[in-house]
Amino acid sequence: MATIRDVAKHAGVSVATVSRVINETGYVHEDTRKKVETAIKELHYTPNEVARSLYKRKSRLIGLLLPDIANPFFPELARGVEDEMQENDFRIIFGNSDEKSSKEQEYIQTFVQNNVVGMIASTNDPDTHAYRKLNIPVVFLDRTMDNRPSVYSDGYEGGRLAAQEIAARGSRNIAVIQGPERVRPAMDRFRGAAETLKDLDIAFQVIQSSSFGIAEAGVWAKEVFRKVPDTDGVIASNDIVAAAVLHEALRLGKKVPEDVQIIGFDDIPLSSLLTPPLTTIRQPAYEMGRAAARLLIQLIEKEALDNHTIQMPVTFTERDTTRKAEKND
Amino acid sequence: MATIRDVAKHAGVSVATVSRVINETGYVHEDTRKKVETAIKELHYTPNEVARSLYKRKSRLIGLLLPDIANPFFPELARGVEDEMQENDFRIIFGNSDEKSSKEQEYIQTFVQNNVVGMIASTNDPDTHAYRKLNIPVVFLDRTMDNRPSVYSDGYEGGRLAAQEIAARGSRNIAVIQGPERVRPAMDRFRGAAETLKDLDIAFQVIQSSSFGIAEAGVWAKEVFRKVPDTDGVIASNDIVAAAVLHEALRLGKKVPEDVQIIGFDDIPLSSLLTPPLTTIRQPAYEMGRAAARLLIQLIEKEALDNHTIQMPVTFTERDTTRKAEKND
DNA sequence: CCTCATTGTGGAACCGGTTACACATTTAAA
DNA sequence: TTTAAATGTGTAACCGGTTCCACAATGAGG
Repeated sequence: MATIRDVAKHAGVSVATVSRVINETGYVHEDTRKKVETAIKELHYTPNEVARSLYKRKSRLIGLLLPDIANPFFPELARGVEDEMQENDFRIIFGNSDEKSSKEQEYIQTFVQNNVVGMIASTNDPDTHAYRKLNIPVVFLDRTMDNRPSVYSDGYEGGRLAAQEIAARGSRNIAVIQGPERVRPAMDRFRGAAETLKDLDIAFQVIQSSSFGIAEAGVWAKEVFRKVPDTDGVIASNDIVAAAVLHEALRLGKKVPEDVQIIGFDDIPLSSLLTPPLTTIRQPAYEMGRAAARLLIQLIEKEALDNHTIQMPVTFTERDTTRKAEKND
Repeated sequence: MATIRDVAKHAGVSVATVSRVINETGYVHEDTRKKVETAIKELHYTPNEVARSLYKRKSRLIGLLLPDIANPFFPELARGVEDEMQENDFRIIFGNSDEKSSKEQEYIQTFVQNNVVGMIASTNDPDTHAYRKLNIPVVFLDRTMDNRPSVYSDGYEGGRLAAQEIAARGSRNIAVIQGPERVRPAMDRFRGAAETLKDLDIAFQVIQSSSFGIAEAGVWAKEVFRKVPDTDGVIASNDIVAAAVLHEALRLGKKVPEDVQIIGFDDIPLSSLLTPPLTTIRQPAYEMGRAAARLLIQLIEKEALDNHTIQMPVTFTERDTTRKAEKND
């Protein structure tokens, strides 16, 4: 690998001049620049980012920390982040936390050790010391904490919507699956749904699910029909669980949506490929990723910013696991 | 952030000694070591990986290049790579290539600029100059090229299995969906299936699909039943397309597997949640990721290695989009 | 008691960039 | 024509580690 000194020698100039050409800073005579540029081409020179990063004390790397890329909600987020970052010449160091704070700490540390300029994290505890003490900007994604830069969607509103729509379509004995307690958006959704159903005076029962994973989804699904065998409407904690519920319902010979309606959360890509296609509360995951990346870039480049928290809309995405609403208007 | 010089001063020793303590190299007196260790603790010192990487000309970073993390097959791979790397204290710089060689080049370049010690890539053209000229080890994942370190599964055998099993279960008018031409494993699968059906003397028709994406999957599915309306068996190019075919078949009022059998490829996590659950040719994606990471680590740490290419088994995973085979044994 | 290997430590060069500063030359203004 | 500003370039320090080498002290063997 050629170094800047090789280029300097080859072009008959000093390293400072080469640096000026590369970075387009300071004065460089047109002729000199040409010489340097040909030298760069001839030697196939590309600057060593590590050396650059050492002196500047900042790199073009950002850290991305997600709970689990294998959970279908996150790849979309990650892709959004990656696309936006890629377009702005930032690269991503990526890690899975499994929602474990030990792994989280470990990654945060190595991010810092690698001079990342910023970080995007989907964590349950944005308020922890580990984040507070960082002197690089951090954007919280999907999970949020007031007053910290974040991009998320309104879980409470999502829960409210789900409850309202499933009720409007006639379910009167609803099973609400509550996601993991430590996961903020899951709790918000649950609260939104539960409070709305209470307000509407509609009976519902709660099924606890302690994870979002595909592996256990089937368990929660069975649990639903064990605890509430005659349910006519299920609000699942996310689309994976909803898919499992749908699967279990059909297996039990129930008709969907005639006997039982099902609403999920997230709108993961495969939801529309289910049979029947899943009605869900959509979060614009890809756009959230992009927005988080944009926000982080702004924080990196400028200092202050008026709006640090971006709430993305959730939308009721009607497909075929719910009945058609009676139109009253 | 404290530096090694701060620690040295605080402990009353030289930076060389601190470095020896950190790296457990050379001679350090027990008492001195204690002093240094307390200084490190008191200052919350962690070594700057960038400085380290600059001098050593290698980091603890590896590059991971995948076509598209949003395609459900890849998160599992990525997770396998990440887990193995994480356990061995390597971090991952991650990029999506979208199968575009321009993006690929760009990432390879920045990986090198960041002193990565190795690279895992899922690319259509492992033989390209861009990879050949690298002086860091590269492991090719999912896609392969003879004689280059790689981890992949036997697409041809997968195709053969799919054809054999769907035939054994009675399909006689088969539609084979052919994946993108430039994607090696897709072509292998297709060849395996086509040649086997030919050998068995079973009629089949080919449907071209030029992508693996979720967005277009529905199009290929419709195409299948437009071109071969009376098909009684579909071998899809992957599980996403298979899911779309299943969806379309049910939409058209066909019974699965009674009227039409469907076999996918990959066994992505959601395949088992479909209704009916999808019969598929399984690739152990997570394990492939881990194996690739292990192989790369070996290449990084040792020099030579007897077995550079690892072929993972594909398995016929029988679920309910195929009929039960008549047992003859 | 002398010699030499082992142990212990520090100084300084080095990795490959960036940039402050000094200095020279050209251009423009007075 | 003089002077100041603008332009152009090189030297060397610096970023924060690692490691080579020199040197001192200690311990073992003869």
